[in-house]
Amino acid sequence: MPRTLPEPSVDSFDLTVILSALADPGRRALMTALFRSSEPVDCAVIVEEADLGLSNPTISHHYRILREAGLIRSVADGRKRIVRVRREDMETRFPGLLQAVLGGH
Amino acid sequence: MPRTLPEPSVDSFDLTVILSALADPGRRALMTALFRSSEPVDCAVIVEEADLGLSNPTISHHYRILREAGLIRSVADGRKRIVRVRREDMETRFPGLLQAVLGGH
DNA sequence: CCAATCATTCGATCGTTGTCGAATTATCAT
DNA sequence: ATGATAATTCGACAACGATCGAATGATTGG
Repeated sequence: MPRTLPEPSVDSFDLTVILSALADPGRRALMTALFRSSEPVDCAVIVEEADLGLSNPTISHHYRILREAGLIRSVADGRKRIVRVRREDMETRFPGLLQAVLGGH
Repeated sequence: MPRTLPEPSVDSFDLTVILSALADPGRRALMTALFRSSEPVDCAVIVEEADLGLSNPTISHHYRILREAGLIRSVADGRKRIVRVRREDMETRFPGLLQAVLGGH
């Protein structure tokens, strides 16, 4: 049942797109929350943790940006979305980047 | 004689500002060229190396963004500007970030 | 089937940003 | 002084991006 939403292959990762995605504070808050748990998580839980004051359309938009940048994988399971950080893929292409951006505090 | 242009203190570094600065391909090209030489360099030389197809006002603008983000130090010496990466300061606040962004290619 | 739920898409707004040409400033060399 | 050189500032413009409310889509539970 669950289908993985469209995402870029590791080879087509684009540093400009990735850094633009990470440059937004809201998206970085989502990523930081996601980065803490290495397990796939219900995206709504992450939204609660991050506690941004943003509307649903905006949150959805941010998740899309993160996904299309290759930072996260998003799996549609029923009405829910299960998300996780693409750690290994990121590590392959840009080693140390996620740690440097999200690791500190 | 030479005067250092205004720049943020290490304490006031802002990751959003830094990532936004690094998200632009042109600025990243400048940074990559700068990152290679650890010595202060005439900024015009870097511009040649980077070989962007941009006007002088735009280059100047990009240098300003990098400086105001805390990524580079810019010293006015006569008509020239001597620039260098603020490696240690960046390493203090965001260890591994510059390496992750500029190191690979 | 119907209603509730979770997420996305659409359309609009509005601030931000990259870019340039022209004008300006500052400095150096003659 | 005068003119040449390096860089910045200014004013403009187009493109982009973050945001929202409303509408739509998809799925689950009764």
